[in-house]
Amino acid sequence: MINRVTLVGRLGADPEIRTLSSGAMVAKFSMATSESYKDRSGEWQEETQWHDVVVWRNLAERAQQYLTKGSLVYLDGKLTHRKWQDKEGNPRKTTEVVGAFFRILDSKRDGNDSGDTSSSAPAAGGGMESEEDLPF
Amino acid sequence: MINRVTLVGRLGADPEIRTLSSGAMVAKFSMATSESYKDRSGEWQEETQWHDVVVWRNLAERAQQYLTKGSLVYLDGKLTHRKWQDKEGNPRKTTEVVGAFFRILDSKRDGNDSGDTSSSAPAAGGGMESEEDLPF
Amino acid sequence: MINRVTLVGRLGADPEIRTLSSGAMVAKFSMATSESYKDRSGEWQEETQWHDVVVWRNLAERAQQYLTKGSLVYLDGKLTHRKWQDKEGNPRKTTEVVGAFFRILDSKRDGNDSGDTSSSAPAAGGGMESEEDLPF
Amino acid sequence: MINRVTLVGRLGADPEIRTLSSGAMVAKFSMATSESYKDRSGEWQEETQWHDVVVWRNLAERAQQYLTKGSLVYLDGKLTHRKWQDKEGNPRKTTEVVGAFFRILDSKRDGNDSGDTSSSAPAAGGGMESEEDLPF
DNA sequence: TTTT
DNA sequence: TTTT
Repeated sequence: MINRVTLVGRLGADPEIRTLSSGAMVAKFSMATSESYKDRSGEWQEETQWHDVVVWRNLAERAQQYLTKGSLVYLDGKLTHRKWQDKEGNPRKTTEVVGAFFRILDSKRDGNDSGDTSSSAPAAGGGMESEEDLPF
Repeated sequence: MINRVTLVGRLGADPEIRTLSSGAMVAKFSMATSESYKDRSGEWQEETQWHDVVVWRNLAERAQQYLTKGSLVYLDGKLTHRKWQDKEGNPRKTTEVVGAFFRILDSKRDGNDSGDTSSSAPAAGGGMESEEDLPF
Repeated sequence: MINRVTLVGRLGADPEIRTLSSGAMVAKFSMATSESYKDRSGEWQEETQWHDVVVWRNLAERAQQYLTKGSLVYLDGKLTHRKWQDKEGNPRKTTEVVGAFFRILDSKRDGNDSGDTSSSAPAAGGGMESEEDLPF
Repeated sequence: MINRVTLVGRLGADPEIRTLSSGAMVAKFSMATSESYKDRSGEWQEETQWHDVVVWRNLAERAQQYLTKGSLVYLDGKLTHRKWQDKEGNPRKTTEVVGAFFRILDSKRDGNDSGDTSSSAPAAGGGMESEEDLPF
């Protein structure tokens, strides 16, 4: 069976990092993918989907180091669904993309950095491309 | 931005078909993807994810014709999220894979058909492969 | 940078296996992907592409064990190009898909086996799904 | 059968454009994908693959308008192989990725444009995202 | 060279 | 809720 999600989009906020009692690091963030299309009346519409993403261990460390609000990221992983109960005992369902690989395509330019930081992204993102991390 | 989901899995039930007042046909079904792995104690575990899938128009017609409970299907599409309210007014979120393409890899063998029905699947699935339907 | 190839197709022949002096095992095989389309005159045409595939180490072992001529396989990997010289010293170029993951979708039914052998494929292919082999 | 290639990489040169006698436009360009890995001695190595890409019709027009040497592009398509004969009558084989969709991730910054042009890329690339062009 |  |  195959379960693969590929996203290219931007982070809506900095990743939230947690370290579990086991020592494993987790990073969560949400990524927007936008799509433009012409509606029936010929107007351009934009539709944005926000995806919840989770990454573990060394990917989490790299998310912490390199990803910030606005980063443009290529990510692939798998689509997972979890059921849980809220405080009122209502059943809830959460869908997350569990990332297996990501790569920064540009980093968000902040106010202090007027230049094009995308040139530094490959170096940063390059840190991801050790043999262990790559699916191939 | 890129938003692509690729699944190979089995249908949990026959597709549910609806025709909207606009005449557009919709088919919904859920697909299971299973993954096996060894847990810490060395035992094999299987983890199944159930994905809600929606397909429109000619894909819906083909889903109606060719897909049944148990069909093994290759599907790709995009990941979408919708918010809505239940009867109590509680906010709910639904995640669906909107299919852009699918192909039957084998059809479920039913009781009357002791033989290998996968031979008929390519012919059936073959109906999908006109130039219009294929992304390429 | 991303370089990913996804194929679902059939093997044209049994894999060829080699063990290098280093002890690393390599398997090579070619996979056909066929596409049907209507040409301008409305006739159905079929176009087949033959892809050279190479897999290494445990994937090669599994290719040897489970893949045979006619097997229907899901495979993903990366697209690679090599230059070399033939005996006459002419420059040659070879393109291969280096597989990172594969999964048998059905095995070829041979003459002795009139039944549906696809039922055995998942068990066989299931051997692939240890945590180490899966990209996720 | 599935035959899909996904690349994120940079153009090695401006696209070459041709218009066939039929009026159909074709654009050809080559895209580099690089991968870094540590070799046995612990040194970082970089390996670059150059892929020949062909796009047709409106994709070719957009390639002409928006792609230049150095552009970072997401592209997907299918892997094709053609046989032909060179002038000496020797058999030759050419492998090309026939693009079905592409999207500019940043455009090459030229000398006159000291700023970050990636901000304009979405607008440019946005032209691609009409419903007709997108596989979904 | 596969398969339907 | 599938399948092996």
